[in-house]
Amino acid sequence: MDIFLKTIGGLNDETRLRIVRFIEMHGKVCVCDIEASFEMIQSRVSRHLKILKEAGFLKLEREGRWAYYSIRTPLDVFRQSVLAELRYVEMEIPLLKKGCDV
Amino acid sequence: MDIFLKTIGGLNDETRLRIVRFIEMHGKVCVCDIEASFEMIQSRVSRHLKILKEAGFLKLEREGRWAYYSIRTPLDVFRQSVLAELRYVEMEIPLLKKGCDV
DNA sequence: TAAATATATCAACATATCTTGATATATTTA
DNA sequence: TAAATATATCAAGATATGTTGATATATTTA
Repeated sequence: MDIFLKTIGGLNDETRLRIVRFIEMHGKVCVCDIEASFEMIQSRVSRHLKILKEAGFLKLEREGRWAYYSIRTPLDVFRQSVLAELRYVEMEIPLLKKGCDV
Repeated sequence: MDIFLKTIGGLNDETRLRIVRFIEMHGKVCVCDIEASFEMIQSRVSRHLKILKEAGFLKLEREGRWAYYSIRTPLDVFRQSVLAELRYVEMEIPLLKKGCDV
């Protein structure tokens, strides 16, 4: 029950749905690129990424000073069906904008 | 986006998940039976049923002074996959207890 | 038609979640 | 090693959601 509710809770926010779609479209992105692309402050982005990760949708890979998030693989059937449904949902996805210095 | 979020929001509550499963198991049930089975006050049950209905999971049929709720049919593929997933979620479902006088 | 029953809705309070700015931690570069 | 960069976390305030008791509405029964 708790895991299911955490999965659902992770989806229960417009910002997070847009971030998931953005990551699905662009593959592996670092926090500062999401920050720049969405024009959101860093703590807000970081928080949403954490929630999506704990909801089982994202995986995190650290490389140097960067943290890269991508869609978790393999993904179970249910979360896959959520992502599939999400592709039909109209939402505004920003263009990828590099936000890191180097 | 709004419809998807309403669907997800409808699922984002333990009580509602239990009610959905209860209705799925028992077919067509009236509000007072849910009230009695879950031992919850009437306004609470009524509110959750309304949310589940607006989230697209339940349909309502009025008969006399009773309001019967059941799983909406036909149900789209996504909501079906939610219900399918929900069947694997561990949760306590009460026995059906008649709560209406007649 | 009055009383009883079933359900819906409202207002107030409690609880949870989101946003923000500040601060902490870790890595890289000078 | 100090400064800069990238990210995470915390605390406080704002907003949303859940629970409850009271009230409203509709149907049935006496």
